[in-house]
Amino acid sequence: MDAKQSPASAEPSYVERLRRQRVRVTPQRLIVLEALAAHSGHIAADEILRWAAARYPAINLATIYRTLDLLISIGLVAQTDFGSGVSFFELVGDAPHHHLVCEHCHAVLEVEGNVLSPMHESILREYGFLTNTRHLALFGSCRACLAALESKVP
Amino acid sequence: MDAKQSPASAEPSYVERLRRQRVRVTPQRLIVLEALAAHSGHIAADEILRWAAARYPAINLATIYRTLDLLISIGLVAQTDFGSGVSFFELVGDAPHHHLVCEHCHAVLEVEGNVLSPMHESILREYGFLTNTRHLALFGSCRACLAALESKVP
DNA sequence: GTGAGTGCAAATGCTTTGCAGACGT
DNA sequence: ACGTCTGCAAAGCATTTGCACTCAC
Repeated sequence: MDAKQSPASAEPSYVERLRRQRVRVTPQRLIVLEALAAHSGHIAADEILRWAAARYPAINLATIYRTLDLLISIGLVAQTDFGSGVSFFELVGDAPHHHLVCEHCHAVLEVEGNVLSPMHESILREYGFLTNTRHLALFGSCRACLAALESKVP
Repeated sequence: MDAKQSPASAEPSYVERLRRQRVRVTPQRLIVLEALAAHSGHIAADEILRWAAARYPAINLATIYRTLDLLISIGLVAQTDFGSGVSFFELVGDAPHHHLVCEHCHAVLEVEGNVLSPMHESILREYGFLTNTRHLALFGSCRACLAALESKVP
């Protein structure tokens, strides 16, 4: 739904989208958005802090969290837990994708959204539950670790 | 796979399985296992503490966590994060199932394992990634909240 | 000018750890 | 008896909150 947004421009529309939500446009908020845009895959709060502090040294972690909460509540950002006690954040707006988290080497692969659509459909059909396409991490073993495990237990 | 285990008896095989792993059989460990067996769905560490303290008052949260780590490392227990900063634990041995966590009312539904097998297969085929059947929570909207949302935004 | 937004510091909640004593083998 | 396990208390970590000040509107 709604495919009308400029493909590769990052800066100008954010200001507009914040204004549309009647929230103030502050340098901190724009910088958090830039940090998210720069790491389009996924990024943790303290990584945002490091990134942001490089260009706005006074910025504070509490502000990062408050900003992320705001951006989530207005639908600009999605939050994902990879099971390590740390939350990761990403901009909503790219193609939907999910994360495969390797429990052995902790690598994170990204999966196209449509790989999971048959699952979404059967869960919706059988349980009446609409799975959120943007808040999903699957745990398991990546190809490399799988090979390593098989060579040990043949 | 392997359907050979007594259906409703809980105590004797645990002792054996602990011994087989060369770890000591202590009342604390058995009580944690009993707590897990009693809540076969999923249970958080502090709920285990409450349950265990009722029959072994001296037991300590740190012990619960250490015991859970041990049980996970020997493959008796699985850990799941529902995205709330709290970990949930369950015995490995029941039929595989996953969890549907409603982001609105925080209800947790259980899904049969095979609903997700087409997804497992396509991910294995396309990414060489073997998803862990026992460490999975899907977030989204349950039937009731879905209905409530639709009536607000028709 | 005013209230939303921020920085600072302290608090929170879950989980982990160091150490001395206890208990399973 | 030995070495593992436990209880206790304190630390650790990501995240949240209270409060006074600041800045976007």
